This record gives sequence, C-alpha cells and structure tokens, in this order.
Amino acid sequence: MNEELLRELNEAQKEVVIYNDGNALVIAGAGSGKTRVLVHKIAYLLQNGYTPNQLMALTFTNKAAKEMKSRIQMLLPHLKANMLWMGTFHSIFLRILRENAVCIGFPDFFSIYDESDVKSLLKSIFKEMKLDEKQYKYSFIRHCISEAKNSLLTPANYIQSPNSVGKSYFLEYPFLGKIYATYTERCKSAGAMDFDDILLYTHLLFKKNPEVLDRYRERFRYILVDEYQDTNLAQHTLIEQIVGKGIKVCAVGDDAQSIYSFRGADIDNILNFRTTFGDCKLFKLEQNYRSTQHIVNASNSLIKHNKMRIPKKVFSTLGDGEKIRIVELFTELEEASWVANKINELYLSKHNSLNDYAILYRTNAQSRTLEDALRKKNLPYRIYGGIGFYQRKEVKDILSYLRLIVNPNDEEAFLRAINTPSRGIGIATISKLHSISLSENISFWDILSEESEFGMNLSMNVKKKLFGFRVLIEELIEDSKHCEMQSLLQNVLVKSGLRADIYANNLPESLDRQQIVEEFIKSASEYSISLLEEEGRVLTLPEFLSEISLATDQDRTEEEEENNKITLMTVHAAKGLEFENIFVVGMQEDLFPYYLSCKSSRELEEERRLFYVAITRAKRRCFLSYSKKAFRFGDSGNVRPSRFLSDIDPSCVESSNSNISGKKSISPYVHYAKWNLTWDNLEAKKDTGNSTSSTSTANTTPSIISKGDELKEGSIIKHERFGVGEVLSIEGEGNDKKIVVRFQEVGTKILLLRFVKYTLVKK
DNA sequence: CTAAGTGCGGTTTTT
DNA sequence: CCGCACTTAG
Ligand SMILES: Nc1ncnc2c1ncn2[C@@H]1O[C@H](COP(=O)(O)OP(=O)(O)OP(=O)(O)O)[C@@H](O)[C@H]1O
Repeated sequence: MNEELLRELNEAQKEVVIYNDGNALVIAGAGSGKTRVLVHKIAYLLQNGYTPNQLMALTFTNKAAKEMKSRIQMLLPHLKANMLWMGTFHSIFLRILRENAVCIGFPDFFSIYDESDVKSLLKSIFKEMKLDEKQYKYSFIRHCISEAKNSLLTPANYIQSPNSVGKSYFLEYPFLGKIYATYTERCKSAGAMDFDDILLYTHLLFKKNPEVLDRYRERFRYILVDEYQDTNLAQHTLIEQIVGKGIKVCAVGDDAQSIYSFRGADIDNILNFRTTFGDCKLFKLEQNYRSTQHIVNASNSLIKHNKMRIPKKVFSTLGDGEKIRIVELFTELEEASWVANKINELYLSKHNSLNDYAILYRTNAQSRTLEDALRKKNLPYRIYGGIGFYQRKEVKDILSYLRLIVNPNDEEAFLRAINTPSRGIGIATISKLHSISLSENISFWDILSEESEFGMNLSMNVKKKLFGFRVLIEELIEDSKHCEMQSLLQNVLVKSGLRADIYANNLPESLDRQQIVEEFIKSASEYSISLLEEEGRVLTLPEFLSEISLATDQDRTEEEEENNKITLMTVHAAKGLEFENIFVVGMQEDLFPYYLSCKSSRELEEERRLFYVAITRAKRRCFLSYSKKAFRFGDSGNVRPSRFLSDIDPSCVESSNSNISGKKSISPYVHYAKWNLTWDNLEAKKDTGNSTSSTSTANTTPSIISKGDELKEGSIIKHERFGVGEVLSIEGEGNDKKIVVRFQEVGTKILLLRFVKYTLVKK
C-alpha cells in the first residue's frame, strides 16, 4: 500500500513524505510538487496509524482545501474525508471558536461580519465620534484595524505597546486607537466577529484558557500547512501555540510566491521557521513537473531580478516547448478580442477543453472587457472573484433576517432588516434608537424588547412600526425552532415582505433580483441535501450561516451543466492552480506593476513575484499581452509595456513587436542585509519528543426507510448533482449503510445510502 | 420618510 | 467610470 503511494513521487518528495522524526519544512519553486507532497504525506500518515481527526491541514483558500480533500479522497477512497480537519485557517479556527465561544464571552451563535458590515459599522462610529472623514478615510482606518489584529494586538495593546504597529500613525490620527477600541466593543456587544477576529480571538482563547488549548493538543498530532510564505503573524503564532510536545508541523512554501503582504503576510515566518519550531528538517525539491523548459527558464530569469529571494535550482524534463509570446495591441478592447480569438483558434485546432485555458489579470475590474469579448465569440467562461454571491444585496437582505433569528443582537443585521423592505423606519428613528443604545449600553433589539425603555421620545406611529418588527422577528425565531431550512426560508421571505417587494413587478431589473433569490434558495437546499447524503445530518440555520459566512463566491456549489469553460481570475486567485494555457493581460506599466505598488523596491519586488506566480501557472503555453492605449478614469493615454517584460530572458520569448527589449528597466534596488539569503543560513537545530494516538467520536441519525438493495460493487449510477459514477464498494449495515462512488466529474464520495437520490444506469 | 438626481473623489490584491 | 454623500421635491 505504501509503495503504491510513494511510487507517484520522486526521491526528494518521498523523503518528505516518509520523514517523521521531527518537524519538516519544504521550500521549493513553483510546480515542484509541494502540494502534491502534502497530499501524499497526509495519505501516508493515515495509512500508517494516524486517524483523520489527529491531522489538521491548513490552506489559504477554500478552493485549495476542497482540491486537497478530493485528491486525498482519490488516493484513499474509503477515507471519511470530512473527518479530516482540513480547511482554511479561518474555517478551522472558526470551528474551534464555535466550540468555545463562551470562554471568550461570545454567544454560541455569534455572527460573522463581512466587509460591508464592517464598513457600515465603522462609518457609524466615525459619525458618532464626529470625525472628519476626509482625514479619517475608511479604507485607511480599516487597514489599520486589520493590521492590528493580524499583529495580535488588542485595542489596549495597540494603543499602549511601545512597538505597536500603530505607533507611527497616532500623531496624524490621534483617534485611531479609540476607533479600534470602540469598534471592538461594538462587535462584542453585537455578538459579532470580523474575519481577522477569527484568528485574534482563537489566539486569545488559547492564551487565556490553557485547558482549552490542551484539549486540542491532546487531539491533534500533526499540523500540515500549504503556502506557508503567506502566513501572517496571527497565523504563524497560532501554529506555534499548538505545535510542540509530540505535535509536529510540516509546512511547504516558496518565498518567491509571497504575494499577500498587504494583509500582513510576513515572509520571515517561513525563513525563521526552523528556529521557531526547532527539530526541523529542511527539504528542497528541484524538479518542475508542471511546465516546459522555456516557461521554467522565463520565470527563473524574471525572478532573478529580485534581490530578496532564496536562489533555487529548477529544471524541467518536459522539453523546451513553445516560447512565451508577447503581444502588443492597440486598445484594451482589441486586446480582449485578440485573446478570445486566440483561445478560439487553439481550441479548434488542439481539440482540448476550454478548462485548459485561463485568463489572468492584476485587478478584477479588468474582467469586464474580457467577458464582453468572450460573450461576443460565444465562448463560455467562468469568472472567479469580484463581488461574491453572498454579498449581493438581495442575498444579504435575506441573510440579515436569518442572522437576526440566530443572534438578535447582531447590530448590522438589525439595521439592514428593520427597513428592508421599506417600513417607514428611517434615519430619524434609527438615530434615536442609536442614542438609547449607546447611553443605556444595550442592543437595538433589547430596546425593542424592553417595554419600559420603549416609549421614550418616540411617536405612537413609530412605536407601532417598531413593535410590528419585533413581533415579526419573534415569530420567525419561533418558526426556526420547528421548521426545516426550506420552509423557514419561505416564511422569512413571506413574513418579512421581501417576497412581495421583489415580485411586485416584472421589470427586467426585478427579474434579475428574483433570479438571485431563487438561486439562493436553491443553494441552501443543495447544501442541506448534500449534508444529509454525505453525513446524514439535518442542516440547521446556525450551521448554514456559519458555513456561508466564510464562503467566497467561487466555492458556492454551482451547477455545472456546462463543464467546459474558460477561467477568468486575478493572479492572486490563481496561486496554486495550473492550466495548459495561460493568458496574462494588461502587461503594461501602471497596471502590472500596479501604479499604487511602485513606491518602494519592497512593493515592486512583490509585484514581480506576482508576475512570477502568473507565468508559473502555465503548463505549456503562456501569452503576455498589453495595449498601448489605456483608458483610466475615463480619459485615455499612451502607456508603456510593463518593465517586467524586459526582465525575462529574451531567448524564452517570441515577441510580435519590437519595442519591448529595447528599453532597459530601471531597478534602483535597495539592499536588505537580512535578505541576502542562502540555503546555509536557513539552517537550525533543536529537538522535540514523540507521539502516540487518540480516539474519535460517534454520530447519531434519525431513521428512514432503506432502499438501494439493487446496488453492488461495479454498479453505475447517475446522481442528480454529481453525475455518473461507479460504485466502488458498499459499507456498513442498516441505516449506516454507505456507498463509495467514484464520480467522473467530482471524484470519489461516500454517501449514506438511505438519503442518496440516484438512478441506476447499469446494474 | 422615500426616491431620484447631482457632483465629487478615488481608483489593488483576499480570508 | 463607479460608488458615495448630499440635495431636493413629493
Ligand atoms: N513526482 C511527480 N510525478 C508526476 N507529477 C508530479 C510529481 N510531482 C508533482 N507533479 C505534478 O506537478 C504539478 C505541480 O505540482 P504541485 O501543484 O504540487 O506543485 P507546487 O509546488 O505546489 O506548485 P505551486 O508552488 O505553483 O503551487 C502537478 O500537476 C503535479 O501533479
């Protein structure tokens, strides 16, 4: 069994997988199989005595987590993959927080504020404090708060600590600390956390409640982390808190792919990894399995222009392949349609799938032109990023009611729900409520609930409206106790008046909104069905809310009737992925590198790393394009090609025009002593103990009639969502009877037989 | 209180 | 160009 697992790896990779004497760190270039090593290591550990609940595997995106899960499921078809604690930092630690909310003074079903909730709360605080929003710009303040949290500073520490990251701002922004403190207070009394809080509060939970930490430390034996170069202090420290005394860590990463410094990622975390954790072996992987030699050479020659980096050897055995093409177009429009044409042409001649094509860009705003061009050519595409489905107005409206049901103190949900649809409760009323809330230190909901406070200086008419809202929410809370998700959703829509509002007419705009609402209902229903089928559990409202609070658009369980689509996404979003053909558009000065990130060589080098990530996504073909005329803020101007284009070794490039390699790029590099790195000064020492085992918990289910006796190994079934698949095995008895099915599209799944909806294709 | 219109500022990357 | 804060009319 082990041999089979290891056969798919080269010698260097095998070593990492097998190594179990201490902590392990892999630093290696793009496409060298780091993620593959992690996946195989998890499988290997599982085959050699570790149980799924002893492993914690952390990724940065839900997409990566999902991908990893399915790859492991592929290697170990009988594994109950959902027993693995595998997910993003945020999702895993949110789970831990939910299990211990009371320890940190939060309600069990605390809310998660998304970006728009945060914005609205902060703006309300600005008003309260009468701050000049020209000086206290939302985006800057938001950044500072996030920075504070990522540095694990509570408001008190942020203000007082001598080496606080806020220090340098306080002179110019004397109220910054106060804003942060107020913001934190308000979130707390609303029973809400923002994204960064998830990490900060988990850190505090572990720090202040060692017995809680110990409970998890008894359970976990191994922590595995992908993309370690992008961890911030909070993430790094959390791992540090857990690891040690028989709990090992294995991390993989590539310093050249560190592209998230804007959210606190600190490359020192990976560089100092060996000293932080001790007893750590460093591994290198040098063979690139993804790309052809030209692409590997091009990316290497590019990244060599960075001073801050660890030099690496990389080679490919896939042959030279095609050179990188650089193409100049006149306008952005022409560029987009050139890309569309090129894809069409390749698609027709190579007879491959559109899934093999990705178009990458620096900013989401660039996608529009591309979409138009693709639509014009009738080329199907799928776009990642941008405004997520769950942030859509219509969806947020429904969610605000659902959030109130679960946590009536959720201030942002309250503010949205109370006048959506319009109930004649406007700013005047809200600000009265607001001042009561502040002076009495109670939530909006409490004001409505306490008769005494209620009547203060409000007119009879307003009182009636507020009372009506209170009754509505109380009724929905009651409904939630005995309704299932679907009927609860219907109740919310009908009783709130949202349905009547949205279905009031059939204007095209209205139809769009209706469609979004329908889609939301469908996605809830699909989620609840898959939970039933895969885990035999009934979806509860709090679980549903918690789940989607972390879901970005891309992870929504979409229907995939059309499974042949071009991928459009930002370079950031493409990290960790690979495609046969990559198109990077907008390769011009001011856009890539982005004009806001050109101030220091630190920023410029990060932009260059970003470009490195873009190129290294390509397996066979890579096209870089730019337009000479760019429309920015309405007016147009001439732009020059990106300086990065001339960083690439000309021998790997085929250019459709002349004026690229001519101009030498100006690179006024600052020398950072600590960045003068070699493999040698990454060495470290120390050692830790060893480990044994622990156990898992059971689960319960209701009982329903059983069917599916006609199935046996080798049967082919068609599942309504997963498509066609082969039954690999049937396990368990009675209500617990499960089938292991390998689906063509979605990989292997374990499904509870009594809940599965399928049709038999072949006995 | 709501809806519709004007004028201004700023403009990235994401969990 | 897009989102916003603010104004004005109903
Ligand atoms: N030993 C191997 N044999 C065959 N294919 C391999 C091997 N190792 C890696 N690959 C393939 O190489 C490609 C890149 O692997 P992987 O995504 O794990 O690399 P990575 O180092 O994580 O890349 P990145 O840093 O860009 O995320 C994948 O398609 C993977 O299947």
